[in-house]
Amino acid sequence: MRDIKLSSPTKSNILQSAISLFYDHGFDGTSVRDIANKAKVNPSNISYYFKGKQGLLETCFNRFFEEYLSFLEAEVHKLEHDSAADCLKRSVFNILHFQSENYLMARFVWREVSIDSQVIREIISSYLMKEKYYMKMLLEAGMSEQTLKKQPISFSIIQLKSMLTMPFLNSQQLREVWHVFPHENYFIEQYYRQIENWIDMLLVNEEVVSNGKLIVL
Amino acid sequence: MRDIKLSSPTKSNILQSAISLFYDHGFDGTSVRDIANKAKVNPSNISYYFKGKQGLLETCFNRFFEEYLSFLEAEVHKLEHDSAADCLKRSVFNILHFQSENYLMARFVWREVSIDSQVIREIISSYLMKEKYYMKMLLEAGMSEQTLKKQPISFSIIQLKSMLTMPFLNSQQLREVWHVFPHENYFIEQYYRQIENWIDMLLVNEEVVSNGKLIVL
Amino acid sequence: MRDIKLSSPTKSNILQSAISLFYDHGFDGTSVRDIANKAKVNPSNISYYFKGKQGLLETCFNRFFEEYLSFLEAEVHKLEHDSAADCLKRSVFNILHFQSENYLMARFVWREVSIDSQVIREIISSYLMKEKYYMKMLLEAGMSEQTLKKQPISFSIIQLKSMLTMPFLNSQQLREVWHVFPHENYFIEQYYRQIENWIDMLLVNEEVVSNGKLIVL
Amino acid sequence: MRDIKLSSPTKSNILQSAISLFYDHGFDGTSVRDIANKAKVNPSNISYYFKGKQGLLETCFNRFFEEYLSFLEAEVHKLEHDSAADCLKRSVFNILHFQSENYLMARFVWREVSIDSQVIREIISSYLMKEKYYMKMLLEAGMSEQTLKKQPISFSIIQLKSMLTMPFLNSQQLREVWHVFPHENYFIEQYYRQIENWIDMLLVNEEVVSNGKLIVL
DNA sequence: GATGAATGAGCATTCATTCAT
DNA sequence: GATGAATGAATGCTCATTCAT
Repeated sequence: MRDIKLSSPTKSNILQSAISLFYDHGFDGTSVRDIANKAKVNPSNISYYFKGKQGLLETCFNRFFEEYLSFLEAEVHKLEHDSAADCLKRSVFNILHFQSENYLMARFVWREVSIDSQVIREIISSYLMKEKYYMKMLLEAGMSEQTLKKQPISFSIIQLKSMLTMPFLNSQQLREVWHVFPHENYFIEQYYRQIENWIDMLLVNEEVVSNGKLIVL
Repeated sequence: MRDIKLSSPTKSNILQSAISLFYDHGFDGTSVRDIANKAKVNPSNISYYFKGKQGLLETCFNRFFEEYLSFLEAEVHKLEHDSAADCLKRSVFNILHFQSENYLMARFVWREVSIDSQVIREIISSYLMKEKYYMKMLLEAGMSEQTLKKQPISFSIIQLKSMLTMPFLNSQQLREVWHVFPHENYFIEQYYRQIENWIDMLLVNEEVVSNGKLIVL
Repeated sequence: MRDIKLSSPTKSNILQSAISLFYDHGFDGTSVRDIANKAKVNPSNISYYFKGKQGLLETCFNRFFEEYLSFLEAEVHKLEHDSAADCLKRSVFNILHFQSENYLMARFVWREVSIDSQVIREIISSYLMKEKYYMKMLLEAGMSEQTLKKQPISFSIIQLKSMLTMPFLNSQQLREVWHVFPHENYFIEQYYRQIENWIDMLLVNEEVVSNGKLIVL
Repeated sequence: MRDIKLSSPTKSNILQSAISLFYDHGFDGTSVRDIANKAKVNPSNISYYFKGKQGLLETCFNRFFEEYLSFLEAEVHKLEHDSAADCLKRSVFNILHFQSENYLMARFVWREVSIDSQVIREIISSYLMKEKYYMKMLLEAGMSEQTLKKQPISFSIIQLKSMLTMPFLNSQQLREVWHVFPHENYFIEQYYRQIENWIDMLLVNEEVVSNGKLIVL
């Protein structure tokens, strides 16, 4: 067995081209030839560097989820010294920016996650369990302080995840139909405020944010 | 020359199998042979009845969007006699139930919509324009009555669409990770209430819903 | 076994469409669907009336060769009372006109004859033997009177057949490159004179046609 | 991206098998599987080396016409120092030998030329224009010296082309019915003399060739 | 007489991958 | 490290034909 360098111009070329094509046409809609052509390398290199098309997929998923989860994990660790709401908001903020900077991967990953391929299932299942664990921690921490108890936690998380992923999944639609650009800073700032509002509504019991000013009941 | 019957057991067999496989493996991940095998018919029939794999796709999209949009359109027509909030809520309610009953198509369609295929683009572009138009009508009608003006309409719609589609796109995750079942009535009822809350927050200016009871500021 | 009418509007429709399509795209390049579409009938009728695509081919070949050979046969019978040269010329004249009137079939048949299909071989072999027999009769009759003996008969026939079939085989080229139209009377008249000259040269020993006037050596 | 070697054993294997099968069964009557089987290679290689079945066709046509036309072009260039009759005869001689050595391609090409396929039209149209130009040059050069003016040039060329191509188009018939073998030297020598006679008759005004000896009028 | 449904074999092509170099 | 040749399976689709109606 030969050892393959962790990074080489050819390898990163391939990876970048793959992400771009997966973003546009999906995993099954992209052929290794397409990737090799775009990267201007020989198709054999894909097998050489990534152990096949599937390996390419795994690399993408690992890269994405490793970083994505790190933002959640970091805030879970800060729960001891900080309010849950602040931790939650900070993780939302960081995840949004991370996805904005990696919007190609974000769309591709979240789309592919919705496919029942055994391969994908195996790659992502542990990531999704971690995601669940972290999100639950953050919300439950909040609940034991001052959150609306009545709401089942799963629903909140569904809504949160919806808001976190949707702009990237439908980036093209947003661009073409709504003239809004998910990979621009301006959008992310605005959009973050939306989720912030939602968190406030969700978490706060006695206070309400209306039109940006706090109203103490 | 040849006129093909609008519906026959074989044809509906194919369609149902296709939807199920597209739901699981995506359009590109499904072969016509897979579909024919599942439907227990000859692969040629797919070309015969649907003019190829692509025709199958178009049929699915048309069926889905035609009905999906009908719920929006109907409420737009009712804007004259009814409050915008009520119309919006009713369309949300109907769409959720429609998708819950057709959760296979819903996931498949919303996933595929995020793919940059010229084919798909051509099919859906006019549907998406209609969707934009109807949603805009509903929200703007509300705004001219009592809604928060400051919020750009596009952001509200992104959020609304997120909430409308996400549970179906990630149905499998919801099932496996959160033990929540988007095609069950119980889930839909609960989930509808969530969006209802969000609409209340969005539209109402002077009133706030907290814990289910109205608080007049 | 049902008896099928020798001719019906549907049947002759099919035949005509088939000839036209075989003329353009060849036998293998034409599908029964193409034929049925052009004839605006159901494809099943082709099997019904002609016992399949191959039967269509046989019908065409039989029709063509039956008539084509009749012109040769007729002149062979006239050899007793008429000069061989005159008989030969008359058969050439008649064949040219026959092919001119049926130029679609002529091109199709002569092209297909050059294909090594067992099917075609079986259909045409007896026709070609008859053709050989008649042509040989005509030329040998001439030789026993006043023809150039030295020339092997096979070469003469090759040349004669070349001249008889070429304008029809390459009709489209003639039209597009040379602006000459093999199915017009004008062309046939002119072209016939060419072959007449060639026959004169071939047969006559003591006389030579130069510039149209006879020169007695 | 990928550069394919101009010739490899596999590639030439494919080409040779293809020519042989096209010769026998025509282009539409031959499948890539047939070719691959005969060449004992994998069918994929045909697409790999020739960019599909059509590419194979183009390669054949280009090879044939390039060389075929070279014989005409060469003689056109010699018109300055040589008599038109000699140039014409030499080109006929060379073309006959070329076709005799490549009788498989010759039959296939001339047969396929008579098919109205857009693909074939595009490949050959420029070749046919060149052919027309060269032949016209050769005949017109002769006319401006001592040729029969009365005869329209197009008819002469039709006859010439008939004689040049017919033995190869109908090679199989010639073999089976006339026991004459177009790819044998003996036949070509004899047949060339025939055409030589025809050229003499065509070009010479004051002299006539009868029985091989010149007769000055 | 004539139709549309349905079939199974076959079509050209593309796929991801392997391997010798 | 990287390439091009080569493979075998799978792709979507069209084929001529049959059959019940």
